[in-house]
Formats: sequence, C-alpha cells, structure tokens
Amino acid sequence: MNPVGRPKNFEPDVVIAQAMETFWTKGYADTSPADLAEATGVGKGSLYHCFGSKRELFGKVLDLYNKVGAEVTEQVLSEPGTAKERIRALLVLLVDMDLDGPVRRGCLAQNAVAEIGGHDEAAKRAVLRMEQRMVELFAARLEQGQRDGDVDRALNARAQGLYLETTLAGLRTMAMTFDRKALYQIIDTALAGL
Amino acid sequence: MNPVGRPKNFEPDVVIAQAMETFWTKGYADTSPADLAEATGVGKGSLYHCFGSKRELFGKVLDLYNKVGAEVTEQVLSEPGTAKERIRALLVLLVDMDLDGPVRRGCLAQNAVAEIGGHDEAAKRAVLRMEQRMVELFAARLEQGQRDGDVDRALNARAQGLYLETTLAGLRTMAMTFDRKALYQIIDTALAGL
DNA sequence: ATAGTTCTTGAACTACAGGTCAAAAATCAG
DNA sequence: CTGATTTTTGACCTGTAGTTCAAGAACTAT
Repeated sequence: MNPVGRPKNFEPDVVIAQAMETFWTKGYADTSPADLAEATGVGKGSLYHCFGSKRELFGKVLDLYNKVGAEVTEQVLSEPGTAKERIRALLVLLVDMDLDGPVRRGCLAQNAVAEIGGHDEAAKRAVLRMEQRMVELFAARLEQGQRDGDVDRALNARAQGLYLETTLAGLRTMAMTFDRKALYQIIDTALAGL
Repeated sequence: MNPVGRPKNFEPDVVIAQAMETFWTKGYADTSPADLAEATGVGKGSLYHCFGSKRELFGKVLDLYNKVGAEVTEQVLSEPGTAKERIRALLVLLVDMDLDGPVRRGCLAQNAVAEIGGHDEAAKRAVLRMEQRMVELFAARLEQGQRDGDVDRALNARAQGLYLETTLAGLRTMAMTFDRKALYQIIDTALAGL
C-alpha cells in the first residue's frame, strides 16, 4: 500500500510548520527559497517539487496557521470560567506569546494581508475566513455565557464577537510596539463592557 | 541667496507624497526604484542623489504620513460636537477612506511595521511615535469632553485613548477584508461605553 | 568667460530571487 | 535483476532589485 517510487525524506506537514516560523519571523517577501531550504533542511528543488511555488507553500502555511489558531482559541475559551474570564485569558495569552518571543512578529495573518493583501485576492480571502471563524468562536462563547447567566441576555453576541476580533487585531498590532503594561491595560478597558 | 549649482527639477516634498502613494498601494518590498521613478517622474539616479536609498526615502514617507495623519485627526476631533460624536466621525472617516479607494491598502504605518518591523528598529520606533501621538490626541479630546460635561469625569482618559487607538488599529485591519456594514457596527460597539 | 557647484541621465554593475532541469538515487511491481 | 515511478541534488538560468557612476547640463559667483 506504500506509494511507488523513491520515498520523501521529509514530512510535508513538518516542513510547512517550519516554513510558517520562517515566514512569520521574516515576512513573506523577505523569505527566499534559500531561507526556506535552510530552515527546513530540504533542498530548494525538493521544495519546488513538493509545493510548486513559494506562494503555494505560503498558502499551506496560512491554512496551518488558521487551524492552530482556531484550536488554541477553542481550547482556551472552553476552559472553566465565565465568558469574560475566558476571553480575557485568550487575549492575555496571545499578548504574552507575542511579547515572550525573541522578536515581535505579530499575527501572521495580519502581516500577510498587510504585505500581499493588496495584490493577492486569495490571501485576502484566506485571512477573511480566519477572522470570520474567530468572530464565530467569540460569539459562540458569549452565547454560552448568556445561557450560563454570566453574560447579559440583551447583548448582541454577533456584534460583540465582531468587536472582540477587532480588539484582538488591534491588540496584536499594538503588541508590535507597546509594552506589556499598556497591552494589559488595553485588555482591561476593552472588556470593561462585558 | 539661491542655492548654487543646477537647480532640482522637482520638489522633494511632492516626490515624497507620490512615493507615499506608491509604497502605500504596493507595499515596501514590492515597490522598486523603477516603480518610484515612474510614479514620481524623476530618474532613478536623481532619487538616489536626493534621498540616498529606498529605505531613507521610505523614512521620509513615514514622517509625512505621521504629519498628515495627526493633522487630519486634530482637525476632525476639534470640530463642533461631543467627544463621542467627534471620535465616531474620525473612525467613520478613516473607514470610509479605506473602503472608497480603488484598492484596500489599510494603514501605511501598520503595513510598515508588519512588513519590516521585525528587522527594522527605526521603522518600529517611527510607528510607535505615531501611535503614541494618536493616543494623546484621543486622550486630550476626552479630557476636553470631561470639561465640557459630555464625558464621565471618572473615566481614565489616558487608558481610553490607548484603547481607542487599539480600536482604530483593529478597524483598519478589519477594513482590509470586511464590508462597510460590519465596520460601522464595530464602531458602534466600540463606542458604546463612552 | 571661467570656475565651482549641484543636479540629471542612462548605462552599468553586483547580487540574489525565484524557478527549472538533467542526472542520479531510492523505492516497488513483476 | 529489470523497468517504472518518484524524489533528491545541485548546477544553471533569467530577470530584476538596489545601487553606483561617469559624463554632461544648468545654474551662481567673480
């Protein structure tokens, strides 16, 4: 049942994850095929053989980023606590992750849309899908809170979800330049209405 | 008192403004010296003679962007109305400007920090200064509102200013992918607490 | 007019990005 | 083993980014 022919000596999924780190840290334009080869340990030729082009590999990277992001979000939001507590925990976690790394690199999806969104409709659609997903996850957690009784029933969960995703995007932009104290204060202010 | 030597046949400030449009639309990496020469009508050699390098010209562009942004903000915030009304007007204006152009290009400063912030400390500092300026302008307008009696005296103007700048950053990110209706709804939600 | 200065023009250069390809290597079917 | 298939390797290629430079043009001062 094995595929015929010489076997790959790498796992595409691992390579995509390594490429994600490189694109995330250096940006799309500033990541060369040579960089990717070095970061993954796979020859340039093999990368092209497997993924077709730099842009296609980046597409796979965005898919992975979307998947991981959604998983982390679902995980954190579903832990015990009120909606407000869990949403705060998510925002704090992401801010901490942004600041704890050796270099501020923000959100890969936002960086992608900023860098290539202007001339790459597919990239824009991919990022839109991620954002919509996040809106839904926020909204769903708020509705859960309404059922649990820790969120006002009068609140428009959908609108609040959209707002929270905006806040998250803003936070990650601010996390490129501001310090932790300011970012925590922003979280407090943004969640004051919940 | 005229400068000695052959006169320039272009205005550096105009060239900077034209370069701003190009960088804004295409992004930093994707804008070549040839693009800049075409956009400005000035020869590549002259551009280098005058500005030194692509990166230095971009530095001037960021300075101009900062100046224009601050001027527009001060203008809009100082028109008649309550603090909430004026801040809403500013957010609406910026969203409209983002959406009315032929191509979604977001905020030049955010794009810059997303694209080159990771390996360009000077760019990061320039964007931080702009953001801090905006925080101050928001805070000052809120304090004005407190004196006018249309903003709660208990409100922490500094924290709210930081929050509003974050909201603005998030909005402009969302303006890359979402439609006008969603963005207006976000503004409503974000300002509900004022 | 000449000298000194500053700007323009366009060719030239180096380096590397992004991608292709031919040949060899590693597997499987028969 | 042979042949078919798939992958690896690394050399190679084309185009362009970013920059420099030499020559000449346009000005001021004397």
